[in-house]
Amino acid sequence: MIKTTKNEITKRQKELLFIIYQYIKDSGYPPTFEEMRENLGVSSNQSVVDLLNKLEGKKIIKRNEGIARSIVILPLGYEILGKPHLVAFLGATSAGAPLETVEISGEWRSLSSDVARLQDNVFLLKISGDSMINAGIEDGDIVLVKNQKEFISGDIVLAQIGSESTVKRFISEDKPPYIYLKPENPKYDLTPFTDEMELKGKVISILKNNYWSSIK
Amino acid sequence: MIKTTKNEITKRQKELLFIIYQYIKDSGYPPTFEEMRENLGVSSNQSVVDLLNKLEGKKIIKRNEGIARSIVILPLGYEILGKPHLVAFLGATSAGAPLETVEISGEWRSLSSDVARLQDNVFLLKISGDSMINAGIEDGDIVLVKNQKEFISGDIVLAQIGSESTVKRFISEDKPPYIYLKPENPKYDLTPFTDEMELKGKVISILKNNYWSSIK
DNA sequence: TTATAACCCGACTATTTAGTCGGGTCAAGT
DNA sequence: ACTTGACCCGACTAAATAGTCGGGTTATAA
Repeated sequence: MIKTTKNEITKRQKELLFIIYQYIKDSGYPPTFEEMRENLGVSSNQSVVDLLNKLEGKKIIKRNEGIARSIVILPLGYEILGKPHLVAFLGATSAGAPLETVEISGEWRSLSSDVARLQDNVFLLKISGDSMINAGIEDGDIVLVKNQKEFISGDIVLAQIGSESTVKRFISEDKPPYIYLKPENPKYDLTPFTDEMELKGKVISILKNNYWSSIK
Repeated sequence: MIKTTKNEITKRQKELLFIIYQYIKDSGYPPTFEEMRENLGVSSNQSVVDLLNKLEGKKIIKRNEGIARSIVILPLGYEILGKPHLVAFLGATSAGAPLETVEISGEWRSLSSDVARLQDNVFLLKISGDSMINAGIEDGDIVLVKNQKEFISGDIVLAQIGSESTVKRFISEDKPPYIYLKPENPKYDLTPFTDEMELKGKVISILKNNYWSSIK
């Protein structure tokens, strides 16, 4: 006799979530009940309140009681929205054989909200030197590093050795030297993994120097 | 007898700008006059209004008359703030020789506002294939491409050949074949530059597949 | 010494805004 | 048949909030 609580989002709830999202994107601040009411095309505030309560109960948004325009979309909300703003996202193409025509489609994707969600365990690091040149990391590039503890062979990692740090490719294989750090430049030697080494994080993005460094 | 209009921002104005910025970052929506008043440590609303008018006159922020919490920080404002939020920015390090210790410093940098400013001439492209593997672009990676017309030798570019597109390194040198596109994988041949080719933009960032593709 | 800019005070008002009250409809499950 | 969840209506109130009014101070430049 247990009622299965429907935890899925309904069509109308999703519509409101999108209205809120769109409003914030367009104006820079959240909407009022009134504005949401209008956008939903209903005549009563109560309808809005009902939907907001549902969204809040499901941890999709958060409100601050009595505070004007205090709706915040939570990470789960952004996940449901899927593909927010900022940059156009093109469908898969191929780099091996020449690809199909690329067209800027109507689909959008948020870099900001993705990064915002990482906030606490991600940082940028400016690279100098050429030891990772064959992995596309050149002098002056900035890499985005995520703090984490587990790595798989082939990950590009930030390693700390004593009081020094370095960016290298992490390799783990079943023939000597088994576990080591590999520079992506034949000019340099690989570094066997030792106890003094600590892997601090994984490189998840590379910002190319020739563009990004000028922004400052 | 002409008064030189001071277009520089004063200390107090900058303080308020930072208060607004910080409030938005912390709560997700802009502050009220009252909240700004408190944070400034003054006892009158008028003080806030004065400062806001100055900031608005200088196109640093924008308000919407009569609308609660309607302050938006304009691009110029972000520029003055210099180094917003989201990810920690570490000082220059070296990748060739092992680097100095990295510490997450107090300096912050906004990826979102940088990207937001590009909005109109930047797009993402998902790569499949392995022709650029030695430039660190692997199957499934997503690259951020900026539309532009001028390129220098060594840029990684998005080229359109007839109805197909491809990502390659652009090379221009004074020995044959002079101008060509070079795959970063010895398995593939280079492509001489022809009239049918058009360079659409330059790769300014690489989002590594193994992390970013899971976000969707 | 007069003007101006930048900043501040304290009290006030009109509007915006969140949220309630007491209902109703409709479709799906039991 | 009856309940329950999702959604809606229209009128209302209390609080939050923007913005005004009529001043004042200090420092700097003309």
